[in-house]
Amino acid sequence: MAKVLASYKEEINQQKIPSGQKKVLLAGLKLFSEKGFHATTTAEIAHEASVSEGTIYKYFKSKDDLLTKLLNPLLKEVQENFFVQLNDYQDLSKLVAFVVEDRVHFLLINFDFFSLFFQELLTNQNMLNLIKKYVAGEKGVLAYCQNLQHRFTEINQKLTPVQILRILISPMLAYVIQVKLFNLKAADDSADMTLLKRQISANLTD
Amino acid sequence: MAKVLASYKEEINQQKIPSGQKKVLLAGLKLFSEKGFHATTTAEIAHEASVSEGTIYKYFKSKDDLLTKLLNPLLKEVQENFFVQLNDYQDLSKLVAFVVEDRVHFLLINFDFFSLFFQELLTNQNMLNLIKKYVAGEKGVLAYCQNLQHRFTEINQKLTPVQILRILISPMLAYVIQVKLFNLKAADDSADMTLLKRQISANLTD
DNA sequence: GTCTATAGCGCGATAGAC
DNA sequence: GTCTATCGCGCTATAGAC
Repeated sequence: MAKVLASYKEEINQQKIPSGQKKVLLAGLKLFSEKGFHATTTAEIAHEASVSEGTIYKYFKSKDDLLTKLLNPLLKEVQENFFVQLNDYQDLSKLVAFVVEDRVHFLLINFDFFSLFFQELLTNQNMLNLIKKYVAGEKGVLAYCQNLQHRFTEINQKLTPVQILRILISPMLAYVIQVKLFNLKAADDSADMTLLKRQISANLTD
Repeated sequence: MAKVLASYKEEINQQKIPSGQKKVLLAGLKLFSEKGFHATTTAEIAHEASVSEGTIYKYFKSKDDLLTKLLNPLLKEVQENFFVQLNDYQDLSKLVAFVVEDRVHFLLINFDFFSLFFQELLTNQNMLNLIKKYVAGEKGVLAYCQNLQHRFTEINQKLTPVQILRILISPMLAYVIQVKLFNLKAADDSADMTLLKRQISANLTD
């Protein structure tokens, strides 16, 4: 199966929108993720994008609007693809292998987005509530984890949906932080990926 | 062995410093962790602490100074105790049990500090460099992980120090985020703690 | 030890020329 | 579609009274 989640920056570049708008989006993503939303000034964004501040407000009605227009499209894509596309797999270890390969790759190439998202999650109640619904809601991630547990009898049936989610996400999260934030990349990174898969499989089934 | 890491807020309260200074420290911790450093104004801190803005600048020469004086003491304590005090354990499963019990407890009762710390880690190069040194430096955390691997032959000797650190930290991190950020606390939380210990032990040795 | 009053300016945002 | 010029608020920080 091909990768389903792509580079967000490429996607911005491919859109048919004025070049000024593109440059502002990319500059906003870069500076918000590196310094934080409130620590970044519109003057800095304008300079990074090589446009004037007036141009920013031509396309975005406020600084908040720029943040929203940055986060929403990718949030939508993640919500639609991060978990849902796993129904074709009949074999648990293959499913885990795909999830690790695809999602780690996605998180690595979109780490700036991820950093910005995480900052918002920690400081913005609206963002937190949105994600809470995505996790615990009707057809949310937890319901999906329960589904997985039913489909694969190898999974320890005593695990709760939350525990399954934690087992899936936490090693990938930690790996991405290790590599992108701390620059601690192993000489052989495929060995790390293999370890992630083995640990997730073991923790799900033991 | 008794808990070695305590509540940071209690520690502030027990210090022999003017009550205004205490109130400002606690208000700063609360607001910075909830809204972020740059999103919090000194007027809000003054209001939350029920003091005037003048009082803030009596004790802290700048807003940045308040942040520094909040983070430094606890950073120091963590650096000195988070990993180092594990040398008395001869039994790996007991060591893991202690680490999980003690550190999860610490992270839960100091989650506001942890949230603030994580925000800084993502947006502040100085903080990141400080932690990088603490992790990779001479007598850093990674060296300590290597030490653990030598002391306990049950640990998979093919694991790298970074992998050992990841195995130790990532499940606890995810658990704390689950409980404090998403309010997803299991009916029986001791079952979750047991699971954490079992998974960490299994992942270290398999 | 804490407050009131205020300085000073950086910031987000807008209007209008080109 | 982009820029220049500018407004006015809200922020950090200070001075000095009590």
